[in-house]
Amino acid sequence: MTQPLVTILDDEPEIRQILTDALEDAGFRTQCFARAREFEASLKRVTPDVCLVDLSLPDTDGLALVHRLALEQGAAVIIISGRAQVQDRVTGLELGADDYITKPFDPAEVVARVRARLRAPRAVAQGGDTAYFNGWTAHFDRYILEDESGSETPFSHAEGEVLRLFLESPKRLISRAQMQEILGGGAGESFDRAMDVRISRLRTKLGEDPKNPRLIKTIYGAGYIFLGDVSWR
Amino acid sequence: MTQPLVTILDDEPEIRQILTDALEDAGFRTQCFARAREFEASLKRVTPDVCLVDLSLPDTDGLALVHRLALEQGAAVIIISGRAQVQDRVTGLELGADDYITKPFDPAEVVARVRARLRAPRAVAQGGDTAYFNGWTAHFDRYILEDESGSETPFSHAEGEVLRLFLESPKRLISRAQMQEILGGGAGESFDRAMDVRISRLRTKLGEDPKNPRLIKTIYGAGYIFLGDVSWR
DNA sequence: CCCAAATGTTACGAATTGTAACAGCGAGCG
DNA sequence: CGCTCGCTGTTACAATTCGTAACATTTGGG
Repeated sequence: MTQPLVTILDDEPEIRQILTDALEDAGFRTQCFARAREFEASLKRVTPDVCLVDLSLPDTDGLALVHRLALEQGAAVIIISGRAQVQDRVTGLELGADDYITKPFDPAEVVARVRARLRAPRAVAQGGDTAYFNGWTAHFDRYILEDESGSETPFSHAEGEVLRLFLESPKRLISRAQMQEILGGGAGESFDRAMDVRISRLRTKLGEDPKNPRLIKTIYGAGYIFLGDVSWR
Repeated sequence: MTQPLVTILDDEPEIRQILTDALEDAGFRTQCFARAREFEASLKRVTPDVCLVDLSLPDTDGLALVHRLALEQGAAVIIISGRAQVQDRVTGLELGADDYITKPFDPAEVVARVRARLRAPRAVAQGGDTAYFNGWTAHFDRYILEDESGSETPFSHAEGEVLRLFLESPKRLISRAQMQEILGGGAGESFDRAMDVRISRLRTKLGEDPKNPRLIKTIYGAGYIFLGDVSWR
Protein backbone atom coordinates (compact mmCIF):
# COMPACT_ATOMS: atom_id res chain seq x y z
CA MET A 1 0.00 0.00 0.00
CA THR A 2 0.97 3.57 -0.29
CA GLN A 3 0.75 6.01 2.54
CA PRO A 4 -1.36 4.93 5.45
CA LEU A 5 -4.79 6.46 5.57
CA VAL A 6 -5.76 8.34 8.69
CA THR A 7 -9.33 9.43 9.19
CA ILE A 8 -10.21 12.33 11.41
CA LEU A 9 -13.61 12.57 13.03
CA ASP A 10 -14.12 15.83 14.83
CA ASP A 11 -16.82 18.45 14.69
CA GLU A 12 -14.48 21.41 15.09
CA PRO A 13 -13.08 22.60 11.77
CA GLU A 14 -9.96 24.05 13.36
CA ILE A 15 -9.03 20.77 14.96
CA ARG A 16 -9.55 18.99 11.68
CA GLN A 17 -7.35 21.49 9.94
CA ILE A 18 -4.54 21.23 12.46
CA LEU A 19 -4.56 17.46 12.38
CA THR A 20 -4.80 17.30 8.62
CA ASP A 21 -1.84 19.60 8.19
CA ALA A 22 0.33 17.77 10.67
CA LEU A 23 -0.49 14.32 9.36
CA GLU A 24 -0.08 15.20 5.73
CA ASP A 25 3.24 16.82 6.50
CA ALA A 26 4.20 13.53 8.04
CA GLY A 27 3.29 11.72 4.86
CA PHE A 28 -0.10 10.30 5.66
CA ARG A 29 -3.24 10.48 3.65
CA THR A 30 -6.14 11.96 5.55
CA GLN A 31 -9.88 12.02 5.36
CA CYS A 32 -11.95 14.35 7.49
CA PHE A 33 -15.44 13.95 8.77
CA ALA A 34 -17.51 16.21 10.97
CA ARG A 35 -20.27 13.75 11.70
CA ALA A 36 -20.29 10.14 12.65
CA ARG A 37 -22.89 9.28 10.05
CA GLU A 38 -20.73 10.37 7.14
CA PHE A 39 -17.75 8.71 8.70
CA GLU A 40 -19.48 5.38 9.08
CA ALA A 41 -20.83 5.58 5.56
CA SER A 42 -17.29 5.95 4.26
CA LEU A 43 -16.16 2.86 6.15
CA LYS A 44 -18.21 0.72 3.83
CA ARG A 45 -15.91 1.64 1.00
CA VAL A 46 -12.56 2.43 2.56
CA THR A 47 -10.60 0.94 5.40
CA PRO A 48 -8.45 3.48 7.18
CA ASP A 49 -5.32 2.45 9.01
CA VAL A 50 -5.83 4.75 11.97
CA CYS A 51 -8.96 6.56 13.10
CA LEU A 52 -8.72 9.70 15.20
CA VAL A 53 -12.04 10.12 16.92
CA ASP A 54 -13.32 12.95 19.02
CA LEU A 55 -15.72 11.76 21.67
CA SER A 56 -17.93 14.84 21.82
CA LEU A 57 -19.84 14.42 18.59
CA PRO A 58 -23.14 16.06 17.85
CA ASP A 59 -24.88 13.09 16.32
CA THR A 60 -23.64 10.04 18.18
CA ASP A 61 -22.30 8.67 21.36
CA GLY A 62 -18.60 8.67 20.69
CA LEU A 63 -17.78 5.82 23.01
CA ALA A 64 -20.26 3.52 21.37
CA LEU A 65 -18.74 4.37 18.01
CA VAL A 66 -15.28 3.61 19.31
CA HIS A 67 -16.43 0.29 20.59
CA ARG A 68 -17.94 -0.67 17.27
CA LEU A 69 -14.83 0.50 15.44
CA ALA A 70 -12.51 -1.47 17.64
CA LEU A 71 -14.55 -4.61 17.24
CA GLU A 72 -15.46 -4.53 13.59
CA GLN A 73 -12.80 -2.57 11.86
CA GLY A 74 -9.18 -3.46 11.48
CA ALA A 75 -8.14 0.08 12.10
CA ALA A 76 -6.36 1.41 15.15
CA VAL A 77 -8.54 3.82 17.07
CA ILE A 78 -7.14 6.84 18.85
CA ILE A 79 -9.49 8.90 20.94
CA ILE A 80 -8.94 12.62 21.02
CA SER A 81 -11.04 14.14 23.71
CA GLY A 82 -11.44 17.19 25.84
CA ARG A 83 -12.36 15.03 28.79
CA ALA A 84 -9.14 14.52 30.66
CA GLN A 85 -10.31 12.64 33.72
CA VAL A 86 -8.58 9.39 34.42
CA GLN A 87 -11.90 7.63 34.44
CA ASP A 88 -12.66 8.85 30.93
CA ARG A 89 -9.33 7.62 29.68
CA VAL A 90 -9.71 4.26 31.32
CA THR A 91 -13.17 3.64 29.93
CA GLY A 92 -12.09 4.78 26.49
CA LEU A 93 -9.17 2.39 26.50
CA GLU A 94 -11.18 -0.44 28.00
CA LEU A 95 -13.78 -0.08 25.28
CA GLY A 96 -11.15 -0.88 22.71
CA ALA A 97 -9.36 2.34 21.86
CA ASP A 98 -5.65 1.92 21.20
CA ASP A 99 -4.69 5.29 22.57
CA TYR A 100 -6.24 8.31 24.23
CA ILE A 101 -5.04 11.85 23.69
CA THR A 102 -6.47 14.79 25.60
CA LYS A 103 -7.06 18.27 24.29
CA PRO A 104 -5.22 20.49 24.05
CA PHE A 105 -2.72 18.36 22.21
CA ASP A 106 0.46 18.96 20.31
CA PRO A 107 0.21 17.90 16.67
CA ALA A 108 3.70 16.43 16.77
CA GLU A 109 2.69 14.08 19.53
CA VAL A 110 -0.40 13.01 17.64
CA VAL A 111 1.75 12.19 14.65
CA ALA A 112 4.15 10.23 16.82
CA ARG A 113 1.32 8.26 18.37
CA VAL A 114 -0.21 7.53 15.00
CA ARG A 115 3.15 6.22 13.85
CA ALA A 116 3.43 4.09 16.96
CA ARG A 117 0.09 2.50 16.17
CA LEU A 118 1.10 1.85 12.59
CA ARG A 119 4.27 0.09 13.60
CA ALA A 120 2.27 -2.67 15.21
CA PRO A 121 0.47 -4.60 12.50
CA ARG A 122 -3.25 -4.89 12.86
CA ALA A 123 -5.08 -8.14 12.98
CA VAL A 124 -7.16 -7.54 9.89
CA ALA A 125 -5.49 -7.16 6.57
CA GLN A 126 -5.53 -3.66 5.23
CA GLY A 127 -7.23 -2.60 2.06
CA GLY A 128 -5.39 -2.77 -1.21
CA ASP A 129 -3.53 -0.12 -3.03
CA THR A 130 -4.74 -0.98 -6.49
CA ALA A 131 -8.11 -0.27 -8.04
CA TYR A 132 -9.61 -1.94 -11.08
CA PHE A 133 -12.36 -0.27 -13.05
CA ASN A 134 -13.70 -0.69 -16.56
CA GLY A 135 -10.54 -2.11 -18.03
CA TRP A 136 -8.27 0.32 -16.23
CA THR A 137 -5.96 -0.43 -13.37
CA ALA A 138 -4.82 2.31 -11.03
CA HIS A 139 -1.65 1.49 -9.10
CA PHE A 140 -1.60 4.03 -6.30
CA ASP A 141 1.65 2.71 -4.95
CA ARG A 142 3.43 3.37 -8.21
CA TYR A 143 1.36 6.31 -9.42
CA ILE A 144 0.68 4.48 -12.64
CA LEU A 145 -2.49 4.06 -14.63
CA GLU A 146 -2.62 0.89 -16.66
CA ASP A 147 -4.48 0.56 -19.89
CA GLU A 148 -6.68 -2.29 -21.01
CA SER A 149 -3.85 -3.32 -23.29
CA GLY A 150 -1.36 -3.08 -20.45
CA SER A 151 0.34 0.15 -21.47
CA GLU A 152 1.18 2.34 -18.52
CA THR A 153 0.72 6.06 -18.00
CA PRO A 154 2.05 7.81 -14.93
CA PHE A 155 -0.21 10.16 -13.05
CA SER A 156 0.85 12.89 -10.71
CA HIS A 157 0.08 13.28 -7.03
CA ALA A 158 -2.63 15.86 -7.62
CA GLU A 159 -4.27 13.72 -10.26
CA GLY A 160 -4.04 10.73 -7.97
CA GLU A 161 -5.86 12.56 -5.20
CA VAL A 162 -8.79 13.23 -7.47
CA LEU A 163 -8.78 9.76 -8.92
CA ARG A 164 -8.63 8.16 -5.50
CA LEU A 165 -11.52 10.26 -4.30
CA PHE A 166 -13.59 9.11 -7.24
CA LEU A 167 -12.62 5.48 -6.87
CA GLU A 168 -13.46 5.51 -3.20
CA SER A 169 -16.95 6.82 -3.86
CA PRO A 170 -18.09 5.53 -7.22
CA LYS A 171 -21.55 6.18 -8.56
CA ARG A 172 -22.15 8.88 -6.02
CA LEU A 173 -22.38 12.58 -6.43
CA ILE A 174 -19.28 14.34 -5.21
CA SER A 175 -19.88 18.01 -4.71
CA ARG A 176 -17.33 20.62 -5.48
CA ALA A 177 -17.21 21.70 -1.86
CA GLN A 178 -16.56 18.12 -0.84
CA MET A 179 -13.59 17.90 -3.13
CA GLN A 180 -12.18 21.15 -1.86
CA GLU A 181 -12.54 20.04 1.71
CA ILE A 182 -10.81 16.75 1.20
CA LEU A 183 -8.25 17.69 -1.38
CA GLY A 184 -7.44 21.35 -1.26
CA GLY A 185 -7.68 21.16 2.49
CA GLY A 186 -4.52 23.24 2.67
CA ALA A 187 -4.48 27.00 2.77
CA GLY A 188 -5.48 28.02 -0.73
CA GLU A 189 -9.19 28.49 -0.60
CA SER A 190 -9.44 31.06 -3.32
CA PHE A 191 -9.88 29.35 -6.63
CA ASP A 192 -11.74 26.16 -6.93
CA ARG A 193 -11.05 26.29 -10.63
CA ALA A 194 -7.90 24.37 -9.86
CA MET A 195 -10.15 21.42 -9.33
CA ASP A 196 -11.59 21.73 -12.80
CA VAL A 197 -8.13 21.67 -14.25
CA ARG A 198 -7.19 18.63 -12.26
CA ILE A 199 -10.25 16.86 -13.51
CA SER A 200 -9.58 17.96 -17.02
CA ARG A 201 -6.08 16.52 -16.89
CA LEU A 202 -7.33 13.33 -15.35
CA ARG A 203 -9.95 12.97 -18.04
CA THR A 204 -7.30 13.32 -20.67
CA LYS A 205 -5.27 10.51 -19.17
CA LEU A 206 -8.37 8.36 -19.00
CA GLY A 207 -8.95 8.99 -22.67
CA GLU A 208 -12.34 10.52 -22.05
CA ASP A 209 -14.29 12.09 -24.85
CA PRO A 210 -15.18 15.60 -23.63
CA LYS A 211 -18.50 15.46 -25.41
CA ASN A 212 -19.40 12.10 -24.03
CA PRO A 213 -17.58 11.33 -20.78
CA ARG A 214 -18.07 7.75 -19.78
CA LEU A 215 -16.35 7.72 -16.43
CA ILE A 216 -16.27 11.20 -14.94
CA LYS A 217 -19.61 12.82 -15.47
CA THR A 218 -20.34 16.44 -14.73
CA ILE A 219 -23.53 17.34 -12.92
CA TYR A 220 -24.13 20.92 -13.84
CA GLY A 221 -24.36 23.09 -10.75
CA ALA A 222 -23.81 20.19 -8.37
CA GLY A 223 -20.56 18.34 -8.83
CA TYR A 224 -19.27 15.16 -10.40
CA ILE A 225 -20.13 11.51 -10.49
CA PHE A 226 -17.71 8.73 -11.21
CA LEU A 227 -19.39 5.94 -13.11
CA GLY A 228 -17.69 2.64 -13.45
CA ASP A 229 -17.44 -0.52 -11.43
CA VAL A 230 -14.58 -0.29 -8.98
CA SER A 231 -12.96 -3.05 -7.04
CA TRP A 232 -9.97 -2.60 -4.78
CA ARG A 233 -7.36 -5.25 -4.29
CA MET B 1 -0.03 -19.03 27.88
CA THR B 2 -1.14 -18.05 31.35
CA GLN B 3 -1.47 -14.45 32.38
CA PRO B 4 0.59 -11.97 30.42
CA LEU B 5 3.91 -11.01 31.92
CA VAL B 6 4.62 -7.34 32.54
CA THR B 7 8.10 -6.21 33.48
CA ILE B 8 8.70 -3.00 35.37
CA LEU B 9 11.98 -1.17 35.13
CA ASP B 10 12.20 1.77 37.49
CA ASP B 11 14.75 2.83 40.06
CA GLU B 12 12.21 4.12 42.58
CA PRO B 13 10.93 1.37 44.88
CA GLU B 14 7.63 3.15 45.52
CA ILE B 15 6.79 3.34 41.85
CA ARG B 16 7.64 -0.31 41.43
CA GLN B 17 5.36 -1.17 44.31
CA ILE B 18 2.43 0.86 43.04
CA LEU B 19 2.70 -0.61 39.58
CA THR B 20 3.14 -4.13 40.80
CA ASP B 21 0.08 -3.90 43.01
CA ALA B 22 -2.11 -2.45 40.32
CA LEU B 23 -1.01 -4.88 37.65
CA GLU B 24 -1.29 -7.95 39.82
CA ASP B 25 -4.72 -6.86 40.96
CA ALA B 26 -5.61 -6.72 37.29
CA GLY B 27 -4.45 -10.27 36.84
CA PHE B 28 -1.02 -9.84 35.31
CA ARG B 29 2.22 -11.44 36.32
CA THR B 30 4.96 -8.91 37.04
CA GLN B 31 8.71 -8.73 37.30
CA CYS B 32 10.53 -5.74 38.72
CA PHE B 33 13.98 -4.41 38.01
CA ALA B 34 15.78 -1.39 39.37
CA ARG B 35 18.66 -1.38 36.91
CA ALA B 36 18.85 -1.82 33.20
CA ARG B 37 21.64 -4.35 33.44
CA GLU B 38 19.61 -6.79 35.47
CA PHE B 39 16.64 -6.20 33.26
CA GLU B 40 18.54 -6.95 30.08
CA ALA B 41 20.07 -10.02 31.65
CA SER B 42 16.61 -11.34 32.37
CA LEU B 43 15.55 -10.88 28.77
CA LYS B 44 17.83 -13.73 27.80
CA ARG B 45 15.67 -16.10 29.80
CA VAL B 46 12.16 -14.65 29.72
CA THR B 47 10.17 -12.79 27.13
CA PRO B 48 7.75 -10.34 28.67
CA ASP B 49 4.60 -9.22 26.90
CA VAL B 50 4.78 -5.62 27.97
CA CYS B 51 7.74 -3.66 29.35
CA LEU B 52 7.20 -0.58 31.48
CA VAL B 53 10.38 1.43 31.36
CA ASP B 54 11.37 4.53 33.27
CA LEU B 55 13.67 6.73 31.25
CA SER B 56 15.67 8.16 34.11
CA LEU B 57 17.78 5.16 34.96
CA PRO B 58 21.02 5.31 36.88
CA ASP B 59 23.03 2.95 34.76
CA THR B 60 21.87 3.44 31.18
CA ASP B 61 20.44 5.81 28.67
CA GLY B 62 16.80 4.90 28.83
CA LEU B 63 16.02 5.95 25.30
CA ALA B 64 18.71 3.78 23.82
CA LEU B 65 17.37 0.87 25.82
CA VAL B 66 13.88 1.52 24.53
CA HIS B 67 15.16 1.62 21.00
CA ARG B 68 16.91 -1.71 21.38
CA LEU B 69 13.87 -3.23 23.03
CA ALA B 70 11.53 -2.05 20.33
CA LEU B 71 13.75 -3.44 17.61
CA GLU B 72 14.88 -6.69 19.09
CA GLN B 73 12.20 -7.82 21.46
CA GLY B 74 8.70 -8.83 20.64
CA ALA B 75 7.39 -7.00 23.66
CA ALA B 76 5.37 -3.83 23.73
CA VAL B 77 7.29 -0.99 25.32
CA ILE B 78 5.60 1.64 27.44
CA ILE B 79 7.70 4.49 28.67
CA ILE B 80 6.92 5.91 32.08
CA SER B 81 8.78 9.13 32.57
CA GLY B 82 8.87 12.24 34.63
CA ARG B 83 9.78 14.23 31.57
CA ALA B 84 6.49 15.56 30.29
CA GLN B 85 7.64 17.79 27.45
CA VAL B 86 6.10 17.12 24.10
CA GLN B 87 9.53 16.70 22.59
CA ASP B 88 10.37 13.97 25.08
CA ARG B 89 7.21 12.12 24.28
CA VAL B 90 7.71 12.45 20.55
CA THR B 91 11.26 11.17 20.61
CA GLY B 92 10.31 8.33 22.89
CA LEU B 93 7.55 7.23 20.58
CA GLU B 94 9.64 7.72 17.46
CA LEU B 95 12.33 5.52 18.89
CA GLY B 96 9.89 2.66 19.01
CA ALA B 97 7.95 2.94 22.25
CA ASP B 98 4.34 1.92 21.98
CA ASP B 99 3.08 4.36 24.55
CA TYR B 100 4.33 7.11 26.80
CA ILE B 101 2.93 7.81 30.24
CA THR B 102 4.06 10.77 32.30
CA LYS B 103 4.47 10.88 36.03
CA PRO B 104 2.51 11.33 38.09
CA PHE B 105 0.24 8.68 36.71
CA ASP B 106 -2.88 6.89 37.83
CA PRO B 107 -2.35 3.15 38.21
CA ALA B 108 -5.75 2.47 36.66
CA GLU B 109 -4.71 4.24 33.49
CA VAL B 110 -1.48 2.30 33.34
CA VAL B 111 -3.42 -0.92 33.57
CA ALA B 112 -5.80 0.23 30.85
CA ARG B 113 -2.91 1.11 28.57
CA VAL B 114 -1.17 -2.18 29.22
CA ARG B 115 -4.38 -3.96 28.28
CA ALA B 116 -4.65 -1.86 25.12
CA ARG B 117 -1.15 -2.95 24.10
CA LEU B 118 -1.93 -6.57 24.73
CA ARG B 119 -4.98 -6.46 22.52
CA ALA B 120 -2.91 -5.50 19.50
CA PRO B 121 -0.71 -8.19 18.00
CA ARG B 122 2.98 -7.53 18.18
CA ALA B 123 5.25 -6.72 15.33
CA VAL B 124 7.75 -9.28 14.24
CA ALA B 125 11.23 -8.33 15.27
CA GLN B 126 13.28 -7.51 12.25
CA GLY B 127 16.72 -8.86 12.02
CA GLY B 128 20.13 -7.99 10.82
CA ASP B 129 21.96 -5.33 9.03
CA THR B 130 21.61 -6.54 5.49
CA ALA B 131 18.73 -5.79 3.17
CA TYR B 132 17.80 -7.58 -0.03
CA PHE B 133 15.67 -5.87 -2.61
CA ASN B 134 15.06 -6.40 -6.31
CA GLY B 135 18.35 -8.10 -6.99
CA TRP B 136 20.35 -5.71 -4.86
CA THR B 137 21.95 -6.40 -1.52
CA ALA B 138 22.75 -3.59 0.88
CA HIS B 139 25.34 -4.45 3.52
CA PHE B 140 24.97 -1.75 6.13
CA ASP B 141 27.71 -3.19 8.24
CA ARG B 142 30.23 -2.83 5.42
CA TYR B 143 28.70 0.14 3.59
CA ILE B 144 28.57 -1.86 0.40
CA LEU B 145 25.89 -2.22 -2.22
CA GLU B 146 25.99 -5.47 -4.08
CA ASP B 147 24.84 -5.90 -7.62
CA GLU B 148 22.74 -8.66 -9.06
CA SER B 149 25.90 -10.00 -10.64
CA GLY B 150 27.75 -9.74 -7.37
CA SER B 151 29.83 -6.67 -8.14
CA GLU B 152 30.17 -4.36 -5.17
CA THR B 153 29.85 -0.59 -4.92
CA PRO B 154 30.61 1.25 -1.72
CA PHE B 155 28.15 3.81 -0.45
CA SER B 156 28.81 6.63 1.95
CA HIS B 157 27.32 7.29 5.36
CA ALA B 158 24.92 9.96 4.10
CA GLU B 159 23.78 7.75 1.28
CA GLY B 160 23.32 4.89 3.71
CA GLU B 161 21.07 6.96 5.95
CA VAL B 162 18.75 7.69 3.08
CA LEU B 163 18.85 4.15 1.80
CA ARG B 164 18.13 2.71 5.21
CA LEU B 165 15.18 5.04 5.66
CA PHE B 166 13.76 3.86 2.37
CA LEU B 167 14.39 0.20 3.07
CA GLU B 168 12.73 0.44 6.45
CA SER B 169 9.55 1.88 4.95
CA PRO B 170 9.18 0.50 1.46
CA LYS B 171 6.15 1.31 -0.64
CA ARG B 172 5.30 4.17 1.64
CA LEU B 173 5.39 7.82 0.92
CA ILE B 174 8.18 9.45 2.84
CA SER B 175 7.74 13.16 3.07
CA ARG B 176 10.56 15.59 2.89
CA ALA B 177 9.79 16.79 6.39
CA GLN B 178 10.01 13.24 7.64
CA MET B 179 13.42 12.79 6.11
CA GLN B 180 14.68 16.00 7.61
CA GLU B 181 13.30 15.05 10.98
CA ILE B 182 14.97 11.68 11.03
CA LEU B 183 18.13 12.45 9.13
CA GLY B 184 19.00 16.10 9.42
CA GLY B 185 17.65 16.05 12.94
CA GLY B 186 18.23 19.75 13.39
CA ALA B 187 16.06 22.66 12.41
CA GLY B 188 17.65 23.43 9.05
CA GLU B 189 14.75 24.30 6.85
CA SER B 190 15.75 26.20 3.79
CA PHE B 191 18.71 24.10 2.75
CA ASP B 192 16.77 20.96 2.08
CA ARG B 193 18.44 20.68 -1.25
CA ALA B 194 21.08 18.57 0.41
CA MET B 195 18.46 15.87 0.61
CA ASP B 196 17.80 16.06 -3.10
CA VAL B 197 21.46 15.68 -3.81
CA ARG B 198 21.74 12.71 -1.51
CA ILE B 199 18.90 11.04 -3.30
CA SER B 200 20.30 11.89 -6.66
CA ARG B 201 23.61 10.28 -5.77
CA LEU B 202 21.89 7.24 -4.37
CA ARG B 203 19.88 6.90 -7.54
CA THR B 204 23.02 6.94 -9.58
CA LYS B 205 24.50 4.11 -7.56
CA LEU B 206 21.31 2.15 -7.98
CA GLY B 207 21.55 2.62 -11.71
CA GLU B 208 18.24 4.40 -11.90
CA ASP B 209 17.01 5.90 -15.11
CA PRO B 210 16.26 9.54 -14.29
CA LYS B 211 13.30 9.63 -16.63
CA ASN B 212 11.85 6.40 -15.36
CA PRO B 213 12.98 5.60 -11.83
CA ARG B 214 11.97 2.14 -10.80
CA LEU B 215 12.98 2.18 -7.17
CA ILE B 216 13.01 5.72 -5.84
CA LYS B 217 10.06 7.62 -7.18
CA THR B 218 9.46 11.32 -6.67
CA ILE B 219 6.02 12.52 -5.69
CA TYR B 220 5.96 16.16 -6.60
CA GLY B 221 4.99 18.31 -3.67
CA ALA B 222 4.78 15.35 -1.34
CA GLY B 223 7.99 13.40 -1.00
CA TYR B 224 9.46 10.13 -2.16
CA ILE B 225 8.35 6.56 -2.32
CA PHE B 226 10.58 3.52 -2.45
CA LEU B 227 9.18 0.71 -4.52
CA GLY B 228 10.71 -2.70 -4.34
CA ASP B 229 10.32 -5.73 -2.16
CA VAL B 230 12.61 -5.55 0.83
CA SER B 231 13.61 -8.26 3.24
CA TRP B 232 16.10 -7.83 6.06
CA ARG B 233 18.40 -10.54 7.29
C1' DC C 1 -32.62 31.57 -30.02
C1' DC C 2 -30.25 34.45 -26.50
C1' DC C 3 -27.98 35.15 -22.24
C1' DA C 4 -25.74 34.42 -17.93
C1' DA C 5 -23.67 31.20 -15.14
C1' DA C 6 -21.01 27.07 -14.90
C1' DT C 7 -17.57 24.25 -16.74
C1' DG C 8 -13.65 22.74 -20.11
C1' DT C 9 -9.37 23.79 -22.03
C1' DT C 10 -5.19 26.02 -22.97
C1' DA C 11 -1.16 28.92 -21.87
C1' DC C 12 1.89 30.93 -18.81
C1' DG C 13 4.42 31.65 -14.57
C1' DA C 14 5.69 30.30 -9.84
C1' DA C 15 7.21 26.67 -7.13
C1' DT C 16 9.41 22.16 -6.76
C1' DT C 17 12.84 18.93 -8.05
C1' DG C 18 17.09 16.69 -10.74
C1' DT C 19 21.65 17.03 -11.59
C1' DA C 20 26.06 18.87 -12.75
C1' DA C 21 29.68 21.79 -11.08
C1' DC C 22 32.09 24.01 -7.45
C1' DA C 23 33.77 24.60 -2.62
C1' DG C 24 34.81 23.28 2.10
C1' DC C 25 36.46 19.75 5.09
C1' DG C 26 38.78 16.02 7.21
C1' DA C 27 41.58 11.65 6.73
C1' DG C 28 45.53 9.52 5.13
C1' DC C 29 50.25 9.90 3.43
C1' DG C 30 54.81 11.17 1.68
C1' DC D 1 53.59 20.68 6.34
C1' DG D 2 51.49 20.29 1.90
C1' DC D 3 49.27 17.11 -0.93
C1' DT D 4 45.59 14.25 -2.72
C1' DC D 5 41.32 12.00 -2.30
C1' DG D 6 36.73 11.14 -1.07
C1' DC D 7 32.60 12.91 1.14
C1' DT D 8 29.22 16.41 1.68
C1' DG D 9 26.85 20.85 1.35
C1' DT D 10 25.85 24.68 -1.68
C1' DT D 11 24.85 26.93 -5.98
C1' DA D 12 23.19 27.24 -10.68
C1' DC D 13 20.48 25.99 -14.27
C1' DA D 14 17.23 22.65 -16.74
C1' DA D 15 13.01 19.93 -16.39
C1' DT D 16 8.62 18.91 -14.31
C1' DT D 17 4.39 19.98 -11.92
C1' DC D 18 0.60 22.71 -10.65
C1' DG D 19 -2.19 26.79 -9.77
C1' DT D 20 -3.97 30.90 -11.98
C1' DA D 21 -5.82 33.49 -15.58
C1' DA D 22 -7.74 33.93 -19.95
C1' DC D 23 -10.54 32.26 -23.39
C1' DA D 24 -13.78 28.69 -25.35
C1' DT D 25 -17.64 25.83 -24.66
C1' DT D 26 -21.68 23.96 -22.51
C1' DT D 27 -25.85 24.10 -19.71
C1' DG D 28 -30.36 25.64 -18.35
C1' DG D 29 -33.90 29.06 -18.32
C1' DG D 30 -36.56 32.44 -20.52
